Amino acid sequence: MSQIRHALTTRREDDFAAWYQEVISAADMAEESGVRGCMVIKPWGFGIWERMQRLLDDRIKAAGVENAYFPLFIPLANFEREAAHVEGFAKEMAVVTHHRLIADNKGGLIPDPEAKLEEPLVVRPTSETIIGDAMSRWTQSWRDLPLKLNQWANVVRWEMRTRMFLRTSEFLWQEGHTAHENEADAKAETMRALEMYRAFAEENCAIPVVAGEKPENERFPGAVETWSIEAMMQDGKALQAGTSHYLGTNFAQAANIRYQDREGGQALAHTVSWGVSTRMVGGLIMTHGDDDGLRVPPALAPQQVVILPMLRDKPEDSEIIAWCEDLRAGLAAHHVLGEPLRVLLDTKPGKAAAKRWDWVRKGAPVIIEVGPRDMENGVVSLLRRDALWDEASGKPAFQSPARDEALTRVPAILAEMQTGLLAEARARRDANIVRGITDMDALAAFFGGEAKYPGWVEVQWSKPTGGALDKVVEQLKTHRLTLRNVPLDAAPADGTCVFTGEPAVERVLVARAY
RNA sequence: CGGGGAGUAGCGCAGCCUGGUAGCGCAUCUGCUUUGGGAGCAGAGGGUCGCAGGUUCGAAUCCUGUCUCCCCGACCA
Repeated sequence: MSQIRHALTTRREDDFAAWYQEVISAADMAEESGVRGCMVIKPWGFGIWERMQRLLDDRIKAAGVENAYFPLFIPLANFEREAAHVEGFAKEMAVVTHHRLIADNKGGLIPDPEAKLEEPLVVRPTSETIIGDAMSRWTQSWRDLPLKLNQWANVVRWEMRTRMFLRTSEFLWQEGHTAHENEADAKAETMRALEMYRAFAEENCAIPVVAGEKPENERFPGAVETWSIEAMMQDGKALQAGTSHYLGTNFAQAANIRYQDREGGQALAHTVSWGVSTRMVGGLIMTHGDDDGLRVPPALAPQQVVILPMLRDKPEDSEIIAWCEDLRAGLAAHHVLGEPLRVLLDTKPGKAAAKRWDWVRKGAPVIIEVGPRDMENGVVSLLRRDALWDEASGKPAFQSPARDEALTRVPAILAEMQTGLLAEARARRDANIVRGITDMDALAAFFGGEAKYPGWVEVQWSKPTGGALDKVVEQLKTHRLTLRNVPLDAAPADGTCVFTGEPAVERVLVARAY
């Protein structure tokens, strides 16, 4: 009710962009660094990313992909080989030109003109070219294929406009790179990675996504096909949360990735690349955050349960701490979502009631407070982050299970929260995808209407290409709209194209996007 | 990169127009009181006012440049 005193000062409905930034600072996830577009990821934010890494890495390895590491610097000549790739990235490259600094006689330092690199090195914006170079050496025979590699790395893209986690100049990601004997195998890998991302997003991050193929104009530079998972944020905008590209033989040609095939001839490998980045953390915030801060799905929470002893600088404090430590150990012995429970006993100074709100803002799934009276009665005071408020009283909705009951109730709550957050986000997403719009005017009216946060529209279209597609994109741009993807599970087309009036061949999602 | 806004204590802000070497709230520290729900009172610490030049006896304040952030656009795996 209106009596509720939320843990944040900005509400989502008032200013979504300001709210997003407040969550990041209030949850202590990251801060500005002073370098354009670069951020410091703080322990709680990085802890969430580490959980994402762990869960996705398990999936990557389960698919028979091996981790490796390739250099940050790419020789310019190496990068220049694939024309479309160059054209796509040239405008946002960081370039290293010198290898030494000298005093400028004004107390500062400048690059030493004598130490200019003969060939500039570009800082990787992605690693297709340098990994392709390695693949050309590693694939001699069809027996070397498929070659499946992945690396966890940082990349740099000099973006014009940056936003914490969503688009930073430097970001962290994994990039999978695989080489195959033929198109069929490569396309199968492209789809395997896409499905892996869908499962990761939904099962681990509790973020519902739509998997589908990007239209031609949204393809990765140098790709034959680009597939994505798209997530709907609470403001109705779309976030591309992961991509998988079938690269054909484009990069194989550029890097000379050849092998001797089963007939003894020389053949070009078909390559695939796929990536998920720290952008997913931004997606997590905008999917699960609320007016009290972040809500971290249990699978991703660095700490799933935080125990706050109510200490009062009295002799009995040590008893309470001992009791809480015993509770912590008891909980940590349980498993949930296939892993031991992650439980933190927070004994830092400060009153439990004040520290509670820090953990609420950070989004710890379960907060347990223990005072002398709880200890005496053998109960705990338990707060669920996904059911924080008692609407009637406007106060936090504490439960008081017996200590032993809490040991079994907490894992159940965490499991329930994991599926509950996904269900909640999915219901919101499904309620905000509109179908049945059949002309451009209605489309424009939908996005230009009263709704503060319009969602997505799925329309039928004739899949124009080249100049005809450019016209559609231009038309959409006047309404700040973009084509997201053609959902894999969309119904078949049975009408006419919203843009061209021609017979439709498939359905495509239209939305505002990050 | 274009238009607009902003950078003053950890956070949020006032002061700037009409130059005279900083102030408020929250947070922090100390003490006392309080003690089951985001404590109260009193006191204290903390800032080369984003950075660099310039004008001036004197610059947070005026001028120039520059960096960073936010919003809108353009751009964008």
